[in-house]
Formats: sequence, C-alpha cells, structure tokens
Amino acid sequence: MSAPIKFNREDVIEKAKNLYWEKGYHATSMRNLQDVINMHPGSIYAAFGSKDKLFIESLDRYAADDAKRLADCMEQKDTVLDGLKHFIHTVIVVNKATAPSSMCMIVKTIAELTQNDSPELLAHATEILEEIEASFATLLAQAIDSGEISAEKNPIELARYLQIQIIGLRTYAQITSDDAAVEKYIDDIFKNIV
Amino acid sequence: MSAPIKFNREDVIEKAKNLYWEKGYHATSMRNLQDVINMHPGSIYAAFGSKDKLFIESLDRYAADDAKRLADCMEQKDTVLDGLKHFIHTVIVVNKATAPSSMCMIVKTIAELTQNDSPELLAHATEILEEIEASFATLLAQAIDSGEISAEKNPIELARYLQIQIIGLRTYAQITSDDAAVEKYIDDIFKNIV
DNA sequence: GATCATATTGAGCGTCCGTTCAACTAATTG
DNA sequence: CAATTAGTTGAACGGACGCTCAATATGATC
Repeated sequence: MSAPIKFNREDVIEKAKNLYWEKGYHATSMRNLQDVINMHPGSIYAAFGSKDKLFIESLDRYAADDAKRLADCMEQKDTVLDGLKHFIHTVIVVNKATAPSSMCMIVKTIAELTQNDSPELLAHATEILEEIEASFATLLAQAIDSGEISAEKNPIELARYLQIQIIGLRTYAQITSDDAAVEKYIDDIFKNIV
Repeated sequence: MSAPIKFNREDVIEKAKNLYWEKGYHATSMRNLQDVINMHPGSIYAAFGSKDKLFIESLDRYAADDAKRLADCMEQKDTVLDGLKHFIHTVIVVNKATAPSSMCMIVKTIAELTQNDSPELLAHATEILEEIEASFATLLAQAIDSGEISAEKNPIELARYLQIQIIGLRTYAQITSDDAAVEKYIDDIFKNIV
C-alpha cells in the first residue's frame, strides 16, 4: 500500500516536546527539530502540518504527562494533601536533574508568546493551565468533603493559591542554586492550606 | 564637530525596553526596533553595538525603573509592609492597563533564554532578580528591627517568599481576567508575613 | 510483475534575520 | 570657506528561517 512509516509518532512528539520545552517556541527552528527527531522536512510536514501544529501536539503531550503524574502521585499517597505535596516535590525537585527546564512548559509558552503574534498557541496554553487548576480544585474539594481541609476554605481559591505557588516556585528554582530553600518552601506552601 | 545627534538616548532605550518587554527577545527583530525607535540600522549599531547590548540596556532600564518605583512606594507609606503592599499593587494592578505585559520583564527573559544560547543575557537577568530580592530582604530586616514583623521571622526567607509570590501572581495575572481574585490575593500574601 | 497508493528524500523557494559600510550631511575649527 | 570630524542613511551581505514539491522508494493488490 505504501512505503513503511519509519518513525514512531509517540517518540517523535516526545522529542519535539523536550526540545520546545528547553528552548522555547521561537528559538527552536525546524532544522533543530529535524536533527533531534531524525526526520526530513517533507516527512515532518506530511505528518504534522506545520511548526505551530507540532508545537500544539507537544503542549498536549506535556499536559497529558502532567495529568498522569498528578494521578500517579494521588494514588501513591493516602490523603489529598500528601498527594499534592508529593506532586509538587516530583515536579520541582525530582525533575530538576532530568527535565529540559525547571519551569513549566506551559508557563514558558505564556511568557514567550503574545496575543498579537500567536493567538491560537497562547489560547491553547492558557486552556491547559486552566485545566490543571480545575483538577487541583476538584481534589481540594474532595479534601474539604473528607474533613482533611477546613470546610471554611474555598477550593477555587486554594487551587489558585496552589497554581501561583507552583508557577512562582518553578520559575524561582530555574535560577537559584539553593535546593534546600526550595525544598523548605514546598513544606511552607501547605502550612497555609489546612 | 559633527552632524547633530537626532535621537534622545533615554527615549530610545525606553521604547526599546517596552518593545522587548512586550514581545520578548527572539520575537523582537531589529527591523521592529528600527520602526519603533525611529532610527536606521547604522545609527542603532553606532549607538548601541548590537541587538544583545541594546537588550541589556533595556533590562537595566527596567531594573532601574523597578527600583525607583519600590523607593517611591516606600516613601508614600509609613510602614514597610504597607509600602511593599502598595508596591505589589502598583506593579500588578495599576500597570496591567498600561505596561507592555503583566509579567515581569526579567522573568520573561529568564523564561525565554537558555544557558546554552545566551549565557550573558541570562546571567544579567538573574543578577537583576537577585538584586530585587536583596532589596526586599533589606526592607524586611528593617521591619523586623522596628517590631513591625515578629523577630522570629527570617528576612531572607520572607524576601524569597515575596519574590515567589510576585513572580507567580504576575504570571497568573497575565492569563486571568479575574482582576478581583488578583486583588484579593495581594491581601492574602501579607497575612502570612507578620 | 505491473499498477497503485502512500512515505521519504533533500534541493531549493521566497523571505526575513542581524549586521556592515561606503556615501552623504552638517557642525566645528583654523 | 576649506578641512576635519562625528553622525546619519539605507542598500545590501551572507546566512538562517519556515516550508514546498518533484523525484524516488516501498509495500499491497490483482
């Protein structure tokens, strides 16, 4: 029926995601991507359509990975707060050695792109960040129901608080060499929640 | 002695700063800058040397503006905490309508550039962020001395806390339309300080 | 094994990038 | 009022950009 597909789509998206995550949208050229994913321009464009569309697939992969990691962390711990703490710890401390950047890829995207120049990419990134916050809110509402968190707290506000902490701390972790301070900060985040 | 200098250096840096701040380093082309600052390439290169050097001058201008605004805010209020609160309010809420971006220009730079591709620019941005944090620490130490903040608190940790809140909240403000939530959050920041 | 449908290949398109520089302009000096 | 000097101008350089497409390769079908 055709020539065999030589590349593995999942692997390619994974590599594209990592390169975009590290270098950002503008600093990542199609030639950079060609080298890293080991495909020729024609194949890339046949498979993904454009630099923008491949970027969006990379963002979606990042979001899916993030959601899976959150679910894994919740499974490993008995309480919502322990799960969330484990999640933040994993995202910030554990990944610092291996991930392309300490910063959240979605936040990097929002920091780099503007409404005027790339409205679709920006809207997509914003949507992903909202989904993450909504999943925090769901978990926190559960914790309030179960009595783990005071019933006087508002899950929406707590989710926003958590989101801002993670955005701020991951950005801070990108530039500091004081790993102990970052670890300590994670503990402090949860003192204001219960 | 020569042809008259037609441009005003301060005005030009101000305009360059605003364009870089809005679009980021990579998305801002020299042709964009030429249009905005109304200079021809030869004049720009004679006056500033390169895209990178003009960017650094823009970062420095941003840092100077920021330091001045902090000093102004402290002068307008009687206590350190009121001054800091006023500063955050000014930076986030007041500027949202007029500034090129809700986000901190230095944070945008750190988010966009990598150690491999632009070590000098990144180092410069990191240094500026450290200076801002150090000035927070100085103010917070004063507040501890005067009894405004409990003597058990650590000004270094409080400054880090403040830095992370501002980074996180300004980034969050970039994508949310819920201005009231942002305003409320500013109040909450200070409940954890005293 | 000829035909067909689909993938891969990579040269190369038009455009924009950061930067340079020879020609030009204008104020100061002797 | 020439000579000097500093600043402006804008065409154009080499190279990188995102992307296209005709040529080629490969497997399935009859």
